[in-house]
Amino acid sequence: MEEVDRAIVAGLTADGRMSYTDLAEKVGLSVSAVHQRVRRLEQRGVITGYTARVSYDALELPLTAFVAVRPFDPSQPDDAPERLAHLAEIESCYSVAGEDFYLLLVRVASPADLERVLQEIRTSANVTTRTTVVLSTPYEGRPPRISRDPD
Amino acid sequence: MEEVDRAIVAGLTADGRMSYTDLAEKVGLSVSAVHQRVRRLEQRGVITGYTARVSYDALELPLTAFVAVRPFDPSQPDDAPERLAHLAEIESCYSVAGEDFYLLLVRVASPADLERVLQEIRTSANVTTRTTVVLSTPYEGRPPRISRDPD
DNA sequence: ATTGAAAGCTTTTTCTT
DNA sequence: AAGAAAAAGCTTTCAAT
Repeated sequence: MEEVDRAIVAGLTADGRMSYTDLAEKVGLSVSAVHQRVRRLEQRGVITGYTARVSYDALELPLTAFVAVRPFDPSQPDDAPERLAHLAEIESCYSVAGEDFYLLLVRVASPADLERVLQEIRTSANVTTRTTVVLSTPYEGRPPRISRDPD
Repeated sequence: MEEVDRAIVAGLTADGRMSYTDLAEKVGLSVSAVHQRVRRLEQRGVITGYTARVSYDALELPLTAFVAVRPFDPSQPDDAPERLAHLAEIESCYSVAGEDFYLLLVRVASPADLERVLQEIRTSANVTTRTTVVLSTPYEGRPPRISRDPD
């Protein structure tokens, strides 16, 4: 990926609503050239979308937990991610190496809600769970280092 | 939080670059009313920013890992998050309940890079690490359910 | 691949209810 | 809080290089 594209991606991860005008100034190209490059980055799947970042506390989802999941019966076909996808409380699902099969990131309003979601996870996917409660989040979702240069 | 504000947040988490014109239509208010509400949501810290979502594979960071961290010497003051903040490979840092103190989400280019980052984590923060490699990501960063209504 | 220019929208501000 | 309107600014497309 070219340097200009990296600069564009860096700009849009730092401010997803930055205008093409500002981006163009930042990367030193004309507005229309930047516009075309952004379209290409989107089409190539380098940029996959745009979102607002939110405060989960403000949205009344103050309790975050990691839920490690493994099949109750490891001989059964493993389709846990699809079986769990309907649970809106699961923000992310990672397939992992190690003793657990999946690691889920869950956001809920209360311990009672967490209990309910854990039950739903177990019954939906025939799995056992091991839950790690998040106490605080020093930082989260920092943008990646986009240039390839040395540290 | 009011229903209109929830609809606005839902719109902007689904598409962070949605125009105020489209948002206004979606929530059934005038453009300037929506604009004012978005500004308020930003000022109140409900919306904390906007970002582009990216493909980590395309950005040449195809290896994701969770790194559980605990102090080498638990009697020392614990300021691991600040000591680790300079490592750009750490996307997120969660303080967790349980035997580990922190859970880090790390993105790197290669196993060799992961090895280097783990060494940097251990020496920067005087901690031991236990690493879980992510094999694939069925889904990640799904928007939260924003309305408070029953399932 | 990049540019500049034109048309059409969007954002932002101000004023009014 | 919400709306309307106007000015400024931005996006998008197109023809040219």
